[in-house]
Amino acid sequence: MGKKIESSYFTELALKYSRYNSQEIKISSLKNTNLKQIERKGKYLIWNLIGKNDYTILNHLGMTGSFNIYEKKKQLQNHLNKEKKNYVKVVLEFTDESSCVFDDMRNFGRFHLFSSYENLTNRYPAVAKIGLDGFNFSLEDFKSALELKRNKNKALGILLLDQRFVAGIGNIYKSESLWRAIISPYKIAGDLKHEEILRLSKSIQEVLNDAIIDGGSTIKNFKSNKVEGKAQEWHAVYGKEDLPCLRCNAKIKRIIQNKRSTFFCENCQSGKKSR
DNA sequence: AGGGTTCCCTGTCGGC
DNA sequence: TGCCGACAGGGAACCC
Repeated sequence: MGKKIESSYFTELALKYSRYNSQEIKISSLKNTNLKQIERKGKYLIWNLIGKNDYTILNHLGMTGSFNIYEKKKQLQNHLNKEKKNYVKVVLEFTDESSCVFDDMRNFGRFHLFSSYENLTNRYPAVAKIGLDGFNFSLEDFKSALELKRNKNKALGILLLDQRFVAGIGNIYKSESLWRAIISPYKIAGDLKHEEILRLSKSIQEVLNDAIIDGGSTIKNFKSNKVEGKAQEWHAVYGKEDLPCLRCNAKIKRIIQNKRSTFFCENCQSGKKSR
């Protein structure tokens, strides 16, 4: 933080994609601005740059995005020259010789420049509508969110992926949270009993925080389907179709909700199958 | 307005 | 063995 940008560019690879080559602000305009802060909103990162003109960047890692930070120019060169196929999209070099590289294999990530936060949210309204922060939220706020008109009639397996409800949950932790809370993914949000709301609220925050502690390496070492690292060691249901439930030994089931896989134990995660 | 569907993108894997 | 289609994921664009 506080570093001054000496040069900034999208790579040739990045410029092949419209999400990078059609931006209204040139990335080279970041030169001589200072990186003031990076703020997280759900799964988005909002960069604030201050200079002659100020800029706001909307950044999302998508599935496979990652950042590498280097202290020396040489390390940056090594990264860019890697013989192994790389997927560098953005390079930022700072005046103190350090640098930062945004890699994104599957190109689901974002790095979009704006001249103000207002312009950013005009272009991406979803950013302004982000819900509770899944890492830390109060029971009251969770309860109110469950009671919202647009939420109360939805099945939890669907609702948990809605970033306007609780932000930060992805498809893996959706299933894991429900398993820990012992609640069916079919269960309708508005039908939750007080005890269930307590358990779900707790399990969401636990799962996400556990994932950060243990899962950092999983993401970093992400290699297609072969997840390496610690987070996967405690997955109870995700990707475990037909394996025994750790709680009751029944077979884990896989269903599709909104075109997404949901894994759960039909035996112990009881609930109305109304949808 | 709000819900549902399609598309973006690439590596892996199952099936023929 | 080799090719091909299906699949996975988060979220925006698009449709009705």
